[in-house]
Amino acid sequence: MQTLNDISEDEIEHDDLSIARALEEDIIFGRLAPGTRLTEDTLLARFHVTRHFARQAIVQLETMGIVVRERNKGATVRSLTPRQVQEIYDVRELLQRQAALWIPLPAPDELIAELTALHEEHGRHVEAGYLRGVHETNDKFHLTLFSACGNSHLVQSIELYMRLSLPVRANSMSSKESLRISHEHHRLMIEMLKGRDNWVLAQLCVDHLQPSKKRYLAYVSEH
Amino acid sequence: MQTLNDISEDEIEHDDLSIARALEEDIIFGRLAPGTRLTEDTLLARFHVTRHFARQAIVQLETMGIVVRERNKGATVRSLTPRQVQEIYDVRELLQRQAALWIPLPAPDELIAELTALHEEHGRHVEAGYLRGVHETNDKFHLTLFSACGNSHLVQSIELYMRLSLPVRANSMSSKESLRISHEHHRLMIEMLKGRDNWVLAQLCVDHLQPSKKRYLAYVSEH
DNA sequence: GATAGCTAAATTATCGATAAAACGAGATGG
DNA sequence: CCATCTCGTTTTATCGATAATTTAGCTATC
Repeated sequence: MQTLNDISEDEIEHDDLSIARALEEDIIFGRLAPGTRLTEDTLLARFHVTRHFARQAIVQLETMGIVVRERNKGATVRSLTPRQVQEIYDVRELLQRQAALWIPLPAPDELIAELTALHEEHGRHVEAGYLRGVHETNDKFHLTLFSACGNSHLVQSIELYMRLSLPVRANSMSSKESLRISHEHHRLMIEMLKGRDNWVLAQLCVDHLQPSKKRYLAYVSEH
Repeated sequence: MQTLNDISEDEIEHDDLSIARALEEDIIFGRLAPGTRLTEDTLLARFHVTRHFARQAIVQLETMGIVVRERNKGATVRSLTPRQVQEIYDVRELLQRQAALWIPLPAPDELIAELTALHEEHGRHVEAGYLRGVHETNDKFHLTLFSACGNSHLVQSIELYMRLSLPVRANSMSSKESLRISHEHHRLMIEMLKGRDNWVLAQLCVDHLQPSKKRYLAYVSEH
């Protein structure tokens, strides 16, 4: 496993938000394993910022739920027990199912167009093996989709749980086959948006979550 | 309306968490109206702490969702549009209904005992008109109840939405009659925990939310 | 050989001061 | 009379330094 010290980024100017995003990416791509210690000094050295921003970034990561802090002891990348994974996914399924049910169908053309554009970009990234792009367009696709439910607070909570499940989803990023399946799901979702059956759409949104969850739980149980 | 400057607390030593709690209480009791500006200097003067802690308290309040911050402009107590209230309550209902459905029935005796104790304390505070106690035992009652669902993440989200609806619930704290109704609801919930029908319990938990929501929406629409 | 106590190193928490940004009042020009 | 432009005031953001806490390694003692 790569350590934090091996990664350096000299060129870019960082603020606390961009640091948080960079570390978030490190986690989804498995460069930063759950349980890894995150000291202020390492961040300081890696991002060339003042202690103030390093601290702030850690606080930010804590509220995003991807890091846990203990008083006077610093932060570690959150590691999830299978029990916690199950809990997180139970809530995720609940939220996403309801969001899907609340989307007025058939969806307006602009939404379909926007999602189709994201979908195509996602597909290009998958084929090119450009994981960062895959991750970004994937998240944007889902947030755009669920935003159509009209409840911004629900969408915010969905976003929170997407972040909480980051380490779980990291596994599935590695295989192009699972990315293709995911991509196909997205296509189906767009199709469903043109129809009138919220329940089928909702079921699809829930099913879409299963592969990465199952893969993770299987992985943990055999290690 | 009282302003922030009129409230002072000399005796107590404060850290950022206790400041956050104190302000949270000010909001639920209507001492701090939504939209009120929260400058660092006023907190500084009121709590006799260094700027560092005042800042941290504001950050804390922001992540708790009861304050909104704008860059370079400071924080204001979050004010909710009727639309937002509706959204928040829709999610709250969703979460609490599901939590109720997930509670294994009949509930174990220890849980019943714990809730009964809280219920009695709540009742005493209602009759004594001790609002702080009412609020505290009320929240503790619900968190204890929902914790029985076994999903700590769901409970955390419920807690978040309870905080988001703080200004809404503030209204209902003022009338002893509505507090008594709420108290009676709690008694019914305990009864339901002894039975086997999750759906009735869930419905009760949802109905329990309606009075303060309706009261608030009615209040806003006529002002 | 184990253990309690003691330092030194590492790390986080706190502080006071300064910089930067937003705001508002009054002046200036059209 | 209105718009716009200083410029001082208020308020937030950032910084570097210091204090407090934890950790681990060492030593003395039983």
